[in-house]
Amino acid sequence: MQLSEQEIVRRENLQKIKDLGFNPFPAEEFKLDFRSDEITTEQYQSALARSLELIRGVGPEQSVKLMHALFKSRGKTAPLLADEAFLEEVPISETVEFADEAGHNPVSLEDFFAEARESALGEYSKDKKGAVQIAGRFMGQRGPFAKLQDSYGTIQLYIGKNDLGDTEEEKERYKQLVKLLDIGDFIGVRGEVFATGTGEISVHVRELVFLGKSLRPLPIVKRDKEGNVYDAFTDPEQRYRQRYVDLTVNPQVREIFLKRSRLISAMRRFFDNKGWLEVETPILQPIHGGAAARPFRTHHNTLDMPLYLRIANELYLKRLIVGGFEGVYEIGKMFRNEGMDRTHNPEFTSMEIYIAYKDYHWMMEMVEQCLEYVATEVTGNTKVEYEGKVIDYAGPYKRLTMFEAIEEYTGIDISNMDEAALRDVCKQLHIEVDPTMGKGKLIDEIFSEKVEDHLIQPTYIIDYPIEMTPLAKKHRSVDGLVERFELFVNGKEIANAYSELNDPIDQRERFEDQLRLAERGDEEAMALDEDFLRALEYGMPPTSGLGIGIDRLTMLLANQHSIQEVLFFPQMRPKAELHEYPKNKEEVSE
RNA sequence: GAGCCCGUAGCUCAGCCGGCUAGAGCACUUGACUUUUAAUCAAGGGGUCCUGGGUUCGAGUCCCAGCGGGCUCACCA
Repeated sequence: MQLSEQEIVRRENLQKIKDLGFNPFPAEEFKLDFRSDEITTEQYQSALARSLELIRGVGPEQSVKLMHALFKSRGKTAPLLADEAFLEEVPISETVEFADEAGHNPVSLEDFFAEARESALGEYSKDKKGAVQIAGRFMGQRGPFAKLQDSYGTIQLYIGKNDLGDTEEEKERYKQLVKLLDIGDFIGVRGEVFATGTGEISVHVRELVFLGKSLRPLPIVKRDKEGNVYDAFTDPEQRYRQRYVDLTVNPQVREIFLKRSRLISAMRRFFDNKGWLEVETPILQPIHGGAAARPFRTHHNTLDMPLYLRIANELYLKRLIVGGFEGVYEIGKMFRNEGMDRTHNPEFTSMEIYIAYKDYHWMMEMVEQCLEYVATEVTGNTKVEYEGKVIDYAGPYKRLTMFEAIEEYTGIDISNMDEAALRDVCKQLHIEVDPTMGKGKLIDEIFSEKVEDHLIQPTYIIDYPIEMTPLAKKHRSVDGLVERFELFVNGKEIANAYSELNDPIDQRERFEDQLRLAERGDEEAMALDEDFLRALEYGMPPTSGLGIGIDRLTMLLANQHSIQEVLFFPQMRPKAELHEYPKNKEEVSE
C-alpha cells in the first residue's frame, strides 16, 4: 500500500506516542459523565447564577448583572446573555455598588465571581467535584484551544502548557503527547467547565487519556459564524463509499439518520401501543410472492435448490393472521433486482402490517393517525417542508377514486371502458403502450403519467382495477374494482393497502389470471403460491393490510431528495483497487 | 438500458485556442507565538492530471475505448 506523506507522518506520530510510554489503543473503558451537548452556555450560566444566589444571597437577576459587570470590567462583551441591550442598561458602577450592598463580605468583583464559579462547578459536575469527563475526536487546535467532537456535537478544550502531569517529567511527557495529537485522534479528558474571555464554553483540561490513533487524515470542513462552509466534503461517491468520513465531518448527515431512527422507533411505538405484534418472516423464499418485481436468485447448497431474496413478505404475514394473530407487523428489508436511481436501491426497508377484522377504510384512518404521530415525533410538527413545499401530515387526507383522479386531471371518464377503448385514450394522451399490457396496466399508465405529479399533499387514491391487484378483495359495491388504496405524497407513492382477499377460490383464480399475464410476457406477474392458498383454505378473517416505504417516508420527513441520502450504505459498484473479488462467479452464487 | 456532464495533491477547486519544471486555499512538515473561534507569521514537502491507446515536434488539455460517478429519462417501491 502506497502511503501518502500525511499518512506516514501519522504513523510516525503513533510510534512517538508509544515511545513516550502511552498506549495509542488502550483497552480500558473510559468513563463518560457528560456529552458535549450537555455542556452548554445556558447550563453553565444557570449554575453560576444559582451559586451566586447560594453564596451571597443575591437574587438571580442581580447575579446575572454581576456577571455582566465582571465581563465589562475586563473590557469584554459578556457572553452569557444574548440580550446585549439589557447590558447597556446596567452601568458598571451601579452593579459594583450593588455588589457592595449585597456583598456581606466585601470583596473585589473578580474574587466574588471566582468564588461563585468555584461553587458553580461543584454544582455543575455530576460528581460534585468540579470536573466533567468527556471523550471524542480531537478536531484541531489553535494555541491552547482545541476542539473535541463526540457523538453529540463539539466542545472546546483549553489545554494549558503546564496543566497536565504532576512532576516535571510527566509535564514534559504530556506536552509531547499534545504536540503529537492529529485531527481525528480519540482522546478522553477531564477538567472543569468555564467560559473563555470571548465567552465560549470550554473545558479546562486537567487530565488527558489517549484513546485511539487516527492514521488517515480526515477532510477538514470549516464553518464560520454565519454558517458558511469552507472546503466541504461533498462528493456523493466519496460520501457514500466512506460514510464514516461523511458522518464524522458532516453533522447535517448525522441528523438525517437520527431522523430515520426516530421515524422507525416512533412507528414501532405506535403499533406496539395498539398491542400489535412485531414479527420476522423469511428473507430467503422458495417462491417470491406478494409483489410484482424481479427477484434476486440464490442457491442453497444442502437443499440444492434455488431460493429468492424476498420481494415482499405479504404472503407470510397473512399466514400469521390465518394462524390467529390479530395484528402483526414487520419492518425489514426487501430486495428487488431492478434499476437503481435516486429513488431506488436494490434493498430497501418496508413496513408491512396486517390487522384482522378491519377493512381499508379503517386502515386509512389508522394511517392518518400513524403518520401524524410519526411526523410530530420526527420533526416536532405535522407540517414538514419538502423541496420548498409545506406538506401537512395531519389527517384526514383527501380521498379520490382511481377513476375520479383520472377524470379530474384528464377530463376523461374511463370507468366503463374496455381494453381497446383504453388503448385509444392512451394514444390520445400520447402515452406509450405495448401489447403485453392488460387493462389494469393501461389504467396504471394513464394514472402515473397524468395524475401522480399533482398529488402533493397526502392523498389517498382508492378503488383500483382488479387486474393490477391480485391480492386484494373485490370491491363491495363496484364491479371490476378492488378495495385498495395508495397514499401519495409529493407525487410519490408512500403507502399501499388493501382489504385483503381472504376467499381462497377467488385468490386461486386471480393467481391464474397472473399466470396468463406472465404467458403474455409480463415479467412481473405474480407466481402461484400453493401453500399460501392452502392457508387461506383453512380460513382467514377479513383483514386489512398496509405497506409503507420507510426510505421514502424518511426522505420526505428529512427533506432529502435521494434514497442514497437516507441509507447509510447505498449500493454502489465496488472499486477495484480496494477489494479482491472472487474470480469464479459461479462458485460464489452456487 | 438511453442521453448529457464530470474524474487534476488528503479535502475544495483553477488550469484559456495543445506550448517552459502543473497551480491556489485548507490540511501536512519545520521554526516563531500560549493566542482563539473557517483563515497568526515565515519557510518547506506533497501529483499514475481515472486507466489504456491514438493524433502531434509536444497532451492535464484534442480523438477513441474502458472504468467510476453525477444528473435527466425509461422500469420498479
